[in-house]
Amino acid sequence: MSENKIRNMAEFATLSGLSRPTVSKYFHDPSSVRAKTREQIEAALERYDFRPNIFAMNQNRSLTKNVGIVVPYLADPFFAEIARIIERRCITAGFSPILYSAHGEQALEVEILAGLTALKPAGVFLAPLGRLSDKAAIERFCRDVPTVLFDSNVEGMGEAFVGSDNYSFVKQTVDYLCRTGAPPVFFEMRTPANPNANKRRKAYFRAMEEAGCEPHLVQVEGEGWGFEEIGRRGAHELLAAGNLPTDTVLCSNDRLAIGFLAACYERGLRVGRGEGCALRVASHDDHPFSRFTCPSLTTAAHEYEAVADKCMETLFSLIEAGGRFATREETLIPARLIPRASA
Amino acid sequence: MSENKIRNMAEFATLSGLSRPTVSKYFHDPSSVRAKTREQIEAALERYDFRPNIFAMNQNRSLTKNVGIVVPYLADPFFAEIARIIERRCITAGFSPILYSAHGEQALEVEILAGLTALKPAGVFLAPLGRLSDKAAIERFCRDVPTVLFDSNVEGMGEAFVGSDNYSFVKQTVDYLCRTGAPPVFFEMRTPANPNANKRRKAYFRAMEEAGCEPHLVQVEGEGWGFEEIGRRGAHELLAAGNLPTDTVLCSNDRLAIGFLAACYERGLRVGRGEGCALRVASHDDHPFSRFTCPSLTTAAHEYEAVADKCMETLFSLIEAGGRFATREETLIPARLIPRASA
DNA sequence: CTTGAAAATTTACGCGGGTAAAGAAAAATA
DNA sequence: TATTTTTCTTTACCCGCGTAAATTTTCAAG
Repeated sequence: MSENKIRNMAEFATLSGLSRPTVSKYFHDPSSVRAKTREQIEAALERYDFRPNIFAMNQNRSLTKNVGIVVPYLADPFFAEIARIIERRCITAGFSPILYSAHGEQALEVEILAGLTALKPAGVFLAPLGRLSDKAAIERFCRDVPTVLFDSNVEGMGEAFVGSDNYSFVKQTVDYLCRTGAPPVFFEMRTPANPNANKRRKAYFRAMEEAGCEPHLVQVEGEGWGFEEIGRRGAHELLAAGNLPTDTVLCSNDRLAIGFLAACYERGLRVGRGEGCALRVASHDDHPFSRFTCPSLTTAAHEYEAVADKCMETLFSLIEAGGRFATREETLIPARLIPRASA
Repeated sequence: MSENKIRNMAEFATLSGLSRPTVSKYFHDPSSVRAKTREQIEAALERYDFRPNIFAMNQNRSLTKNVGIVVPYLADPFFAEIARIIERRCITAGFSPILYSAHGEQALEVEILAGLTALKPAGVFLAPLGRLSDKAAIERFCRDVPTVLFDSNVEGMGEAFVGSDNYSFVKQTVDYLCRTGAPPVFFEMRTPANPNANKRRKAYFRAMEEAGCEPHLVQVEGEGWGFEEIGRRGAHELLAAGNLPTDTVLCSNDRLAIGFLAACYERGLRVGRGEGCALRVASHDDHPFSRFTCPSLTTAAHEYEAVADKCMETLFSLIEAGGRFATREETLIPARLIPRASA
């Protein structure tokens, strides 16, 4: 495998019997050199396993093979999952993904974007904090770096947006619930950290109106990203008060619903659509664990793969277009209803 | 804020009325220049918001402020959580953490380590894939880069290991279960992806022996990182067969237990220690959602904060020691039993 | 006001590779 | 085989910063 260590590209070029500029060309794009030359280099590569110095490479390049992926909170399994798939796609496409979590903090998001700018990435996938984001900082960033927003839209920022169609999510759950039983109340946080919450609330009102039903909102208190606990506490208060106007609850997202189900269990309330069930609970996101709640959670699923694919596709055309689109393209991917045992 | 853009440090130095080497010194260590000079630079920094080119900076430095964090599977909430805390600590300590997930694949782990070497990090926190790791590749990496292994130990590799004491985990759950009811069978995967699984099995045998009980192992089939589903299927098979020698099940980890609980619910089996309960289920890890299972899961918790603190502390002394320790230090942090409703 | 240490400046070179220009060599075409 | 086209080589300079050496300035102590 490796014999003695190579210091730099010049040395490696000599060892492979070629000149440095040719080798440099090869690393920039292997297909840009003659097949025979390529073989020569690759043979030498086997023997000496040389890698050009990344720092030196990127210094004189206006853009690199880096791709930034920024999410608001990576310990949220939804973001972990979507980030995982996008990251995998980037690797397959020959990019070097760099994953960042803002940890729910504005200051960190700003700092990440500043640092990312310095890395001269070919492109960035940004799922912003949303309500908590420093809009001016994001705007500045998007001016400097080709950015595809995902998950949460911020009006007019970035070259494109790829996300889920919140109306489709809520419409499907509302219609399903209305069709199979009582119309749902909507259960959410009063000050949601999750940036899609507001759109879902509006979609709920619209969908209920379209179904000819009276909307009913339950907003629970709580700050931060501990949604399950917030949902659990809120559910306990709600159920203790006993003034729920219906037996059907639609949670804004699965993590709240997981907490809600926990509270129901703790109170001995059976959830589901069969007889002997006190409540029906449904939600949105198809959180990786929603399949394993008790009962399993009826939810509207993100098309994780489709979102990731569209993200990549958008980035490719963005890079080809030189980092700018003439018009900002917004892609909303509809939900897929997954009826399970909880409603 | 920013007036016209600065191209490089020389330009910025001129604008702040100083020489480039002095400014360079400042960026290397602000306290290395006179207070008056520092103020001068910082004033200019406010007006022009200049950042030295990272690539050029790192090119001539033998080690950077980068810290790598490598986990086997980031979409596993346990790793998401521990990575989150370590990352936060790194930022506070003034490092630039870079987070990697091997996505459960050997080839990716190898590639990540190779890429990380090129980044000349000050140190790396590595939670290896374990059974699936390319031991030779890891050994090579550890020779080049100051590495602290965490979560999963690989004998003799890295300068130190910080992790949880699997014996303490299993000992506490086994003793608790034996004390409060029937001794447990141990429920695990036959070919676990999770690297601590083998140690937990051994710890189970030892703890059972110490408790004077007959051990009983249930190994379920399944590959990959979808532990919940593997646990659910395995539980269904086990419960359908009806040959469980006791009413108490100790799962190797919480994700298996989540699947187990889902299967119990689906079969109408009540889990818990009260009357009317068919089974008791306990587990290990204190997975972020174990609080919200139905019933809430009795588990042995990682001291997440303590592990992260010890990791950071170890890295600091490792850096001070110049990247090498005379003797490889192993820190095993005991578990904290969290009795909840499931057992 | 002198003295000497501490800090800043000037000068100069190195890092490892990008890249442009001009000429030589190789391959493809006629 | 002669000619054109493609590919490589040589040469040379650039990027932005680290850093060492020698010199000058600054500042505090005597």
